Amino acid sequence: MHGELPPGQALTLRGIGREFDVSMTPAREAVRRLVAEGALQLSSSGRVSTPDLGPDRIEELASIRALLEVELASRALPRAHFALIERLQTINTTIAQMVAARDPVGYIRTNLEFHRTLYLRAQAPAMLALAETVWLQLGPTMRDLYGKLNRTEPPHFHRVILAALKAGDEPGLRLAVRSDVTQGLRLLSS
Amino acid sequence: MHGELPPGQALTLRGIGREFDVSMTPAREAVRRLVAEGALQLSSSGRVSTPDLGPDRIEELASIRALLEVELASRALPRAHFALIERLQTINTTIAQMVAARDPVGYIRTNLEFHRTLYLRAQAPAMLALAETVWLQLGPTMRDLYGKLNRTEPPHFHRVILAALKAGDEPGLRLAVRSDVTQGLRLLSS
DNA sequence: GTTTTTATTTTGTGATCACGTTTCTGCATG
DNA sequence: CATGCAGAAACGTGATCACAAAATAAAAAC
Repeated sequence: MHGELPPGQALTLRGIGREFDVSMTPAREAVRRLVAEGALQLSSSGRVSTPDLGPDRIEELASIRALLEVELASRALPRAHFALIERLQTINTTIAQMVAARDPVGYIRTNLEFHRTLYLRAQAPAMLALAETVWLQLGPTMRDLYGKLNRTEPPHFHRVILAALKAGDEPGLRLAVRSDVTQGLRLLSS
Repeated sequence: MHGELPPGQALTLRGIGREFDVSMTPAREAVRRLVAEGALQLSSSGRVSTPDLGPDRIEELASIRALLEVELASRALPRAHFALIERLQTINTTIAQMVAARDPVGYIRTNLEFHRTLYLRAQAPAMLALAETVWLQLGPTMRDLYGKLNRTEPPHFHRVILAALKAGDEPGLRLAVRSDVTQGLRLLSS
């Protein structure tokens, strides 16, 4: 989810077990779960690897993110008090630090934390779980994306999101979230 | 997914293995996968059972269905030729037979087949997979729902969906799908 | 030097087992 | 009749093993 692995990275059950000092059995269960969630791909021969998504699939996942996260943000809006907005601003400064440190994994992790913190207020656990499933599928791709666009500052639309939250502007919030989510991914799919 | 198990039904790895003539290992993997997809619940002690959803969760899942399936139907509309509509009508008559035979599992399965057949035309595999994940979570609940509303005829909104498809009426289609998906579930959550 | 063939190693799968925990059952106690 | 308690049964977990399939490395042929 955080882009620690590049797209198409192959994994083995024995290797995972060795890495975490367990036998094959727990490694197998973890892999099975991640495959079910789309975080890993299972080849016809049972081999497992990180997904290497094509442009069309990336665009579809971006659409799904837009669909779900716009709704989540919209539901969170009425419950977004000042303490939450302040916390989001803090996370945003952390994102800036990650950009300065050129830490892709930290950047992705903190960026997702920004979104999750907002969506938690929506009181819609199943919807949030679905969104996180999509994040999981996009993890390795986002890592590639980070390398390609060479950021120098935190995402612009985060500030727009914060402004819309403060103003209680629902249409503005929906548009800002949709833009933030679509922005980078659309670049990568062309 | 098809409502073969009631909500809250407990399952054991050894029992599943016996039922399908395999050892615990494949049963465990299947259960792990289904848990990851939300089809089964895992208790704190590792016991597994069918989910018994409360009203709020049911309503949330209905919202998600509306969100995803309205989009899927909308994307399928431009590609929905006559052969597809005819096939949907055939499925609809099968649903009528299931109602007449008072077969809950057959009813649910055929009803979902109606939706899946339409959504397959949307060319959005990831979105369809997410929708099916939701269906999986609602399976046992839908079984209960069938028992409570005692159908005498196939769902009314299916005919509305077919009419909107023929007319190429996108707003009408969106509303019809939303209504069909929300209809019964909202009854059960009150 | 390139391609094909053959060994060798590595991999996933399913089965089985031992262990600690939880759940259930039946009986005694209040 | 209800309640608590001890024994027994059943459960999930992690580890290990044998086996077949697949991938890789090495050797042979052209």
